[in-house]
Amino acid sequence: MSRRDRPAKPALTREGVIATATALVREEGAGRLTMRRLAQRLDTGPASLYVYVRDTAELQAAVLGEFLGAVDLTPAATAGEWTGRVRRIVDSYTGVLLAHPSLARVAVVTRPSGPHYLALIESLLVVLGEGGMPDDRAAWTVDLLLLVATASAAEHGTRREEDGAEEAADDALAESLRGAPADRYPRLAALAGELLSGEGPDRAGWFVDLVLVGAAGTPRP
Amino acid sequence: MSRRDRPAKPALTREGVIATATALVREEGAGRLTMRRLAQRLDTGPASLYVYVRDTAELQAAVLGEFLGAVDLTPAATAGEWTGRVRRIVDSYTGVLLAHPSLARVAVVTRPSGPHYLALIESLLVVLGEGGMPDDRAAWTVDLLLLVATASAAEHGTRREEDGAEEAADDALAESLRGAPADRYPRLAALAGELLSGEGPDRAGWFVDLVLVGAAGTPRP
DNA sequence: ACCTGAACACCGTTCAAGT
DNA sequence: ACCTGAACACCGTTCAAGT
Repeated sequence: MSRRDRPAKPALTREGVIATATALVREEGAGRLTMRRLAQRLDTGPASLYVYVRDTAELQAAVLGEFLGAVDLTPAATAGEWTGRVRRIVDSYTGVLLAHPSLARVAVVTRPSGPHYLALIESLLVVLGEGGMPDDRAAWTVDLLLLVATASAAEHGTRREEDGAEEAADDALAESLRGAPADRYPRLAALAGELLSGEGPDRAGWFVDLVLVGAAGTPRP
Repeated sequence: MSRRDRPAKPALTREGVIATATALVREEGAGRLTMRRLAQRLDTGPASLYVYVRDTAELQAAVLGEFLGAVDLTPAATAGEWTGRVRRIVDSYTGVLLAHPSLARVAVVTRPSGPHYLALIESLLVVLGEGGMPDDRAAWTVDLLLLVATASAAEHGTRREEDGAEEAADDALAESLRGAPADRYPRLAALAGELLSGEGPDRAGWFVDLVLVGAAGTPRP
């Protein structure tokens, strides 16, 4: 099919670039989001993208922010007892990341941009405030909740995806924990099973509960 | 200086490769650790390195493990009340990462390999056990402590290093938080200052205290 | 058997030169 | 003024061919 047979190449806009980037990530994974591949989808050269985004990091942040639109912040999802509401919001966030494991790996390193990220923070601040948490503590607690959720999604997502290289890294860890000499590392040898145990969601859920209990009991310095 | 003037090229070994990689990271930062650059330092082609390491991820894990040798696990550092001992071990770990900020960014994504990492886990398990924490909880708590310490070191390290691109990303976050419209995001607008506040060590220290308080009060599922 | 030159298949980003 | 072809300066990894 030649250039002439297709509809006229649409003018580029920042929104269009980011929408196409989001589609690319959805279809092929975040690992395939590169300036060159994105440019190809948009039928231009990579240089043209720099008119709309500063660099790859900014592009990733925007795509991440786009995905956060799927986090459920509706009142129905956030009804009930406050700890449960925090839990459901964080679970929804985790779910979005786990649905696209490569995305979680981006999120550990890149802060999302855009309104959905702000809305997520806002919702958590509101619920924590309604739970009676002092403002200064609530702010840092939101930070910690998202940090923990992101990191454990990245870890669990990696384990599920198993794309060869990461499977190897995983096996290496398990092997070095399980193979640790009991004379030099007695506690580790005894607890290797526990260290490696837990489905991602169980562990992540426990982490979130722990953060809420800890935050309630730890005044800010 | 020609090839003949230098001492004979030493035979490669895995240890030598990793030692040179560690020196490279110490001198130029983890961002400069590439197969090609490492090969250049070792006076070979990149292909030769694949005899000693599986791939870049394994190399990074090994270098990370090497750096963990600087974490202070001596009895003197781990004396006193148990929460303080945990705190000092984690602080020492954080200190190592903050001394080489680019390293912290590697650590969020890569598990260290080697004996120093095992020794770190062992020490934490021992202290938590002596503090009376049940085994199953202690295992997951160690995980969470290292996860939190690593992630906050990466964030704070990035802020300090300010290498242009990351400064931009930082500014973008601060700007979007501070510029959030107060009508749509009232809590966020009120707490933007708090969200961005805190020197890395203050925040990381609070996180660690919180995890210990939370772990003490949250039974495993 | 061990090692590696050269190639393959990619990257991000810049900037001079075009329209 | 806006856009982009082509170039610059890199990557990781593989494998056929050498010693």
